[in-house]
Amino acid sequence: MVATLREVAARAQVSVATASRAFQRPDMVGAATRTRILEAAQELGYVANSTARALVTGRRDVVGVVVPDLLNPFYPAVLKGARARARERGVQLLLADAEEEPEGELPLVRTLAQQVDGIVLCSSRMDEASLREAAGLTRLALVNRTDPGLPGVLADPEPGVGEAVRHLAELGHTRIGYVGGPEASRSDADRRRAIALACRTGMEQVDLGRFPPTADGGAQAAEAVLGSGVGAVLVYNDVMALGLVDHLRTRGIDVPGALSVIGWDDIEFAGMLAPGLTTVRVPRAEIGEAAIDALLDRGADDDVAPLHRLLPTELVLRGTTAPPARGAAPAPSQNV
Amino acid sequence: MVATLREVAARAQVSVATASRAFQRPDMVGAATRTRILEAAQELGYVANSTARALVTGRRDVVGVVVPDLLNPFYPAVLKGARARARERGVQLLLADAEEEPEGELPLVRTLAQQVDGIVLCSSRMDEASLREAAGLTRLALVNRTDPGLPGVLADPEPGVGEAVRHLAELGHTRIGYVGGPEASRSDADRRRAIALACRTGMEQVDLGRFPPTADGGAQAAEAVLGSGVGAVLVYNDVMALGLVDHLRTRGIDVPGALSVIGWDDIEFAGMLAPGLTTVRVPRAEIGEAAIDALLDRGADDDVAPLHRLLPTELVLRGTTAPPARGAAPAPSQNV
DNA sequence: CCGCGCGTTGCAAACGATTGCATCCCGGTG
DNA sequence: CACCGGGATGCAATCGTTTGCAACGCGCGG
Repeated sequence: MVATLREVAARAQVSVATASRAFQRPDMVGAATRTRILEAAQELGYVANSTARALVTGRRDVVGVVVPDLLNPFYPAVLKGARARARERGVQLLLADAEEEPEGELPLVRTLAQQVDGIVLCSSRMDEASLREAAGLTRLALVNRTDPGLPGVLADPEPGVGEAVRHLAELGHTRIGYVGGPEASRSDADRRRAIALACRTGMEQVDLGRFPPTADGGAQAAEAVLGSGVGAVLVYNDVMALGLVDHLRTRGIDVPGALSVIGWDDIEFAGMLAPGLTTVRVPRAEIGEAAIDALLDRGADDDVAPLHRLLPTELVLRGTTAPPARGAAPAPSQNV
Repeated sequence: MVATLREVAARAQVSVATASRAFQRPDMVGAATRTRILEAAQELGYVANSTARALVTGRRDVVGVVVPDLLNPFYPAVLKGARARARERGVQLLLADAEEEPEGELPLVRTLAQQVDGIVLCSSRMDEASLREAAGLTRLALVNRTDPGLPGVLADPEPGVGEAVRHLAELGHTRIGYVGGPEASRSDADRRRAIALACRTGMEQVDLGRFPPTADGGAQAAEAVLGSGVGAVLVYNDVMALGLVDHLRTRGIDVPGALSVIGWDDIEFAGMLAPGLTTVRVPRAEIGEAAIDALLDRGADDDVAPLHRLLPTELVLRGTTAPPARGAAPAPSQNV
């Protein structure tokens, strides 16, 4: 099919060894010879066969990425970041969709492990034991999950939450609700913690319960939100927040007039529709990039990066926050 | 690291050749020997080294997928379908994002070509010559583009458009506008053609111009839509349609009361917000699946599939279509 | 003038599988 | 009893690189 190194070598009248070195260790071959080889390669359209190379070097220059669900708008963006960084580093990306099945992850890693130099595991729901086994099979980097022995990258909720709470406080809010996501979610727990921390400056934090992380889940939360009498809410993610806002508005409740809503993630759609959703941006592409770096740099001699990289979140101001409605109920009981 | 075939063979007291055949051609080795080998493999946790195998067989069991932009909600769904089918067929997926640069596609294919058995090219904007070269480098399958010599899969706009126009007609509409997308888009041209066809039954088709394929682009189209006086529009894609609907509603114009809007694609968000967007669904996952099949089956002896596979679109009815407003202007001039 | 060393180059052995061909053994048939 | 055939197995080449080691030639210092 395509030219092999042997043919290049023949055309340049050198041995394959020298031809190989013209690419691998240019300083090891004479200048004239090198140009001759490079020219020959050029003319033949030679591209090194990565399979053959991988066989001898053991490096495949491919990394796997496992995401729970491609349809979740969070992941394509981290994939995009990962792909960009991988490309810069001369590495290809093998994509796997876990299809939301925690039990399927380990088998996935097993098959992938032999074909890649390492795997980026996004939001893995593997149990401890499986994770241990996986880590034994290949190099691993975690996204949205931490493990004492494995490199991981995740979003630090604090800066974003801090800004959000401060922003709400400045607008005059004193009580702020949290519309939660799935019980098992570590991110949810992290967010709650960050909110509690940020609210210590005198803000009252009220838990509005947990809901499915879908637009419909957000709509379901409307009752709880309204019943609580809070003037502002933080929501587990943008999809839910959008669902909530939408539901409220079709019921004739003004956002942000009657209720301020802040989402989470800053997915593309957050800014598309009016009013734009105010949200805590998590740097998805950067997370992808950092994950690739973490995976590839781990163990390198110049590796000084911390095992766990926290990427800062930030508040993105758009149109769903405003001062509390005049006469807003100070306590839930008066409003129910 | 992991066990090699040689070790398995040693443990089972056979030659590597026999060990290999125990997996490749089980019928060629004696029953007892085979179990012995399989057991040894089991105990050692042997997994065939796909690199080594690829080197000799020439099959890598990996296919590449090139998408123009991962952030475009169309592609993750295609990818998901492709990945699912690939997994069924024992093949891995190498992901590449062309980053919306037509010139970058050929280099991408060049590097990818040697590492994969074939490439699925989504909505490629390569010029003819580049496509020819790419086709010479590796096996190709096209998504959202056709080429006389290459297998391709694309959505057939006709069924969906037919349903859409009929639906609008039944509601009482007589004039229907089309909010177009990018000039260069083949899909746009296909859709126009399909609409013209469907409108031959007495519907008046009015061209509303071309706009960027973004939510903002949809909003920009509002003037043209309003000015035209049509009571219903088809829009190039859901994102634009959503942008249009949103823009109209914030201006106090009722959708679907004053204007019926039908989008295109049926992305996840189409159904999330109220009113749900009525849209022409294109079977994105199925397209991905079909693309993998087309790529892998091409040239197989039992390959009877047509070179170009048309997957049917269909109308999904949600909340953005309704009978025309009473007293709607029959002609644009009266409305401007 | 001889030899040492270094900069270049080639030889050949890996890497871990697959596979055509040769070999061997066994039972059945003439 | 010899021969033949076929099923089971092993030998060894091969895929296309990389890379340790040896070889070679040349210039320079002693």
